[in-house]
Amino acid sequence: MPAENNCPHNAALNCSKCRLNAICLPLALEQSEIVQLDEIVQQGRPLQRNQHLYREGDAFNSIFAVRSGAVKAYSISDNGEEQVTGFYLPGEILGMDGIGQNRYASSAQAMEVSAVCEIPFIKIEELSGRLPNMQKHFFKLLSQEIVEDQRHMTLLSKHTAEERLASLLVSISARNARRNLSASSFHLPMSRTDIGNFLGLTIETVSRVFSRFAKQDLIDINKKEVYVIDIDALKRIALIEK
Amino acid sequence: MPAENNCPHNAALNCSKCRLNAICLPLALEQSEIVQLDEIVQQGRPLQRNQHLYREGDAFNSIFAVRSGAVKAYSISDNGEEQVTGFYLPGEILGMDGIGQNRYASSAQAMEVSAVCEIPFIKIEELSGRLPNMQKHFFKLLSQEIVEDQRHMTLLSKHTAEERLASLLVSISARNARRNLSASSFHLPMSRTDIGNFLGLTIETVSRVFSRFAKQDLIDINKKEVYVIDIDALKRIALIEK
DNA sequence: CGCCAGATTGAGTCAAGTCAAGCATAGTGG
DNA sequence: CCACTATGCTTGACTTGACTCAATCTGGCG
Repeated sequence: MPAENNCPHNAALNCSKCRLNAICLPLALEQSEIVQLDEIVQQGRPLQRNQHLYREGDAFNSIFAVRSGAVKAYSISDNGEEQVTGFYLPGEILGMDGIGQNRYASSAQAMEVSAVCEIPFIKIEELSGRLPNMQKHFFKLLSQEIVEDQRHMTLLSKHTAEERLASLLVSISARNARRNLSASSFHLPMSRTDIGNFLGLTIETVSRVFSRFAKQDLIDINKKEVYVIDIDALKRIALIEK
Repeated sequence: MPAENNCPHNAALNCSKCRLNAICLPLALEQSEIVQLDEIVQQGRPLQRNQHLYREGDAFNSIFAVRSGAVKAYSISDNGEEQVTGFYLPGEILGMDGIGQNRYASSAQAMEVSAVCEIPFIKIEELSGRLPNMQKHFFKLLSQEIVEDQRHMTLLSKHTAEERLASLLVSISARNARRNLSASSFHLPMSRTDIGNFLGLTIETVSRVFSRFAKQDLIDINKKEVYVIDIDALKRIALIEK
């Protein structure tokens, strides 16, 4: 399991020094603006495995950035089934589904020991009113979540089990690479159940497809430890050919 | 087919007088603010059936509100298949997926003769910087689209063909009711192909399920004309029981 | 050590897909 | 005005990928 350096659980770090800021705060912001953001970001908030960050229906006050660990967002449909709507890795932001109704539309739960930064939304609004770049940034964040979700819709409605799973592996690999972690060797923070609920498959199918990929020498997998042998083949299967 | 009164193709109407503004501009805005919005909204823009409003990859400049008719948004996946990501009826807003990358992530096409209002995004940003209510409104709009998309993910990944189709019928019925049109008798603006592409089903399955619903006396359907006989049963099937 | 939760594997089933034929309606051109 | 074509919709017969049910395996922990 890759260890995080410069202790991610250290609450004293601020955004301007955070090595994840290239992911949280892309381009648009100037140094002076980041300093202002620092003042509203509340750090700390270590979460134990399975602990909830918020629950569906809770009053919405803040969005969160994952600093370390991994968090899943899910909602419970009327028939009681869990639909995982997203996995959030360090540098990624969640909770934006709460803005519309002033209540979170999903629950967020740590899949492993995690730390998050909390950003009160009222402060974001205030800051966005003053700093055009900040406003632009949050509009973009929201829009990108929409695009992500729409891509996921396509995955769910048009793709086979193999394509879905390959797509997830490629995605996690790429997101690890962006954090300067290995793109080929990593730990899956989520259970088979979570993967199934995210991809619209049963755990048995997830397990079978992983086994098939292993048999074809595309990956080595042992429980949650993955070693990607042939990323190009996975990309081809995932139909991410561009 | 229900006719639109107070001519929807009339470009001279402005937001403050538009009878759809309760849908486009819920609550938050004050009269004086709506007047400012009026100044940036460009009207007119009649679209012929099948005409595109924008295409995936086009430079993003504006979001659009449907004034009359019906528009679908879709994207073409790498394997060349069309995924319909949403249907937009009068009063509904589309194009927000373009903000993140400054290019539209999907294409938008009129399914019947339609009219749309164009709202240049740069003006929205400017106005949102000045008017906190306006900023709040657009944050909400974006967030609600996220919630919608996530609900649709659940539909695609966990529900049967009957549940999906019942859900679409209930949704269209409710959206018609919101516009003071009949909730029980309406015209489907989209083809079976579009419905299938939206719901992750083949046209044959869509057709068969409609026939089944008709046989069970839940609806009367003839091509695109629908008469809902038992909306409660459809809601039960759609699992929208709350 | 024994228990439990999570993961794997196998066998059989089924909902929705594929393939194919036929029907209905609208538009075109002679 | 009608025959012809194109497009969209419906229906039937068959196939299949993923699901269900069930058994077994694995590793961590009290």
